[in-house]
Amino acid sequence: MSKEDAPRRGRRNDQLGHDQIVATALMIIDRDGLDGFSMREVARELKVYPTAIYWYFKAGKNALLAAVASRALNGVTPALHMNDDWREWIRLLFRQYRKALSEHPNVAPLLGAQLVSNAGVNPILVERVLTALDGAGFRGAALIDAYNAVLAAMLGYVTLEFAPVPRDEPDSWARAFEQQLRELPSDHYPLIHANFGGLANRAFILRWESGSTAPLDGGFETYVEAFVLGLEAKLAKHTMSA
Amino acid sequence: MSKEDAPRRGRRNDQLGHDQIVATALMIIDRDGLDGFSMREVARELKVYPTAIYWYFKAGKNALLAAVASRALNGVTPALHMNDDWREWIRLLFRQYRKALSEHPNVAPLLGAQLVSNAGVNPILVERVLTALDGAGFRGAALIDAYNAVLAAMLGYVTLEFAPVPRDEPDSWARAFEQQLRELPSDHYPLIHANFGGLANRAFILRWESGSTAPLDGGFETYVEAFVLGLEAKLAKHTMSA
DNA sequence: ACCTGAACACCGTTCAAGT
DNA sequence: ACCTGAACACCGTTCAAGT
Repeated sequence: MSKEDAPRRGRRNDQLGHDQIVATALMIIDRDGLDGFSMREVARELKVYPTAIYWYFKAGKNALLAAVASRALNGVTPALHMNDDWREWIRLLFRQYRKALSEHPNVAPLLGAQLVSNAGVNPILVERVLTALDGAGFRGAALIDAYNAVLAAMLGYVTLEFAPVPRDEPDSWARAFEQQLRELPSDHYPLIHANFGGLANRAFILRWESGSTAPLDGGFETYVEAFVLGLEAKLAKHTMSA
Repeated sequence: MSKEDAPRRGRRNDQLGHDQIVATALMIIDRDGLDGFSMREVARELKVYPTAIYWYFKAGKNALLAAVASRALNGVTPALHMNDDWREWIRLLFRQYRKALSEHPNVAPLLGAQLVSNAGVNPILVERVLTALDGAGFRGAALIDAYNAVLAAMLGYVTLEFAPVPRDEPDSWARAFEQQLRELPSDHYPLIHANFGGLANRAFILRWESGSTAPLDGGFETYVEAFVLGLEAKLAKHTMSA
């Protein structure tokens, strides 16, 4: 797809390099999932001894994974100009974040975890979110609260949507799971029963495919819109009391 | 804390049991984090051969982790009675979910990932969320969308808030990280600079402690309230057009 | 049914040594 | 500076065997 999907090393005498390692690691994760990733697999792919990776990533595996997540989300923060509407900017931020992750769905589990939260410190994202919210009218403690709410909301939907599905024998598992859902007694679960067609494989908990193959677009739009409208309502209360 | 924090086996001749394994696994994760968890460690703790665990969890490690997550979130779904206010019920759901996870913060990374999403199928949660939203007035496709938005929002904040912090030498790392933040040039990051006191260790990306030791309460309240208000606004548009 | 015991094919990481 | 090479202390999981 993109310009550097297949990171290469030349015949001989060329160095390894930080970027090449990260690119290779991301390629492995895209291909085999997080379970298929290991320091040794990266080394194999680069035709190098496992310990060579440690020269570039002295902190080891976690450091490399942090770099991978950072690379996968590279450049998602939209530009923010004066007089931009803050609601529109947040919608754009959420959508670009989702799009970037949809191209690397297997890194989703890394986002909530430790790694991206702070390792790949991205101060530009922080500053822009603060700028958008400050422009909206949030100040002081309310600004911090709104910032935390926005960051969490940005990550929340997509980490769940792109969460990987158990992939031992996907099809047989899917059938068994669907059958299990169908057998829920309709007297105890009337609404699941009544909406089964809309829910099956289209709702969290009741699905057997990840968002990478079965995206949940409608829920995402509702989520984004509800969150933006809600922030606006919170803002009205906040500026009124100030 | 609770009645079964220290799962025990008697002197001899007693069986292993599914629940005992799950309780031990949860205890290990609470104590040592997810990195400290392994099948073999569970076996050691139970004074049993590693392979004995596989008799109860034929699907192996992932199956056990799914059971652990399910146990940690056991009973969080609030009861839902007729004429309950749906907004109040959703607030309660979010808060109980957060509280349950705050008692087992180290399982947070499991939630977004594959496991809880569907392995520990929890149809009661599904049915109740649907009931609350149906009672609010959501129908058809809008009901499914709202359901997905609620589920994602429920998980979003807490998985990020309780995400573990790199814990090699926490204090030295924290100092270095704080110093790094302080050195961000104030001309490029004016709002980070102006709000540094409120942001440092109190905002995602700019913190060096997990929510288990440094909770982000204000952001959570803003998040919950914004989401509920936003859903209400969405609902008004939805019922108007219906 | 429930567990022991041995075995296989992997890991992450450290440390010394080469060039 | 950059990588090889050997080594250590672990893993998850399978399979046969015991009782």
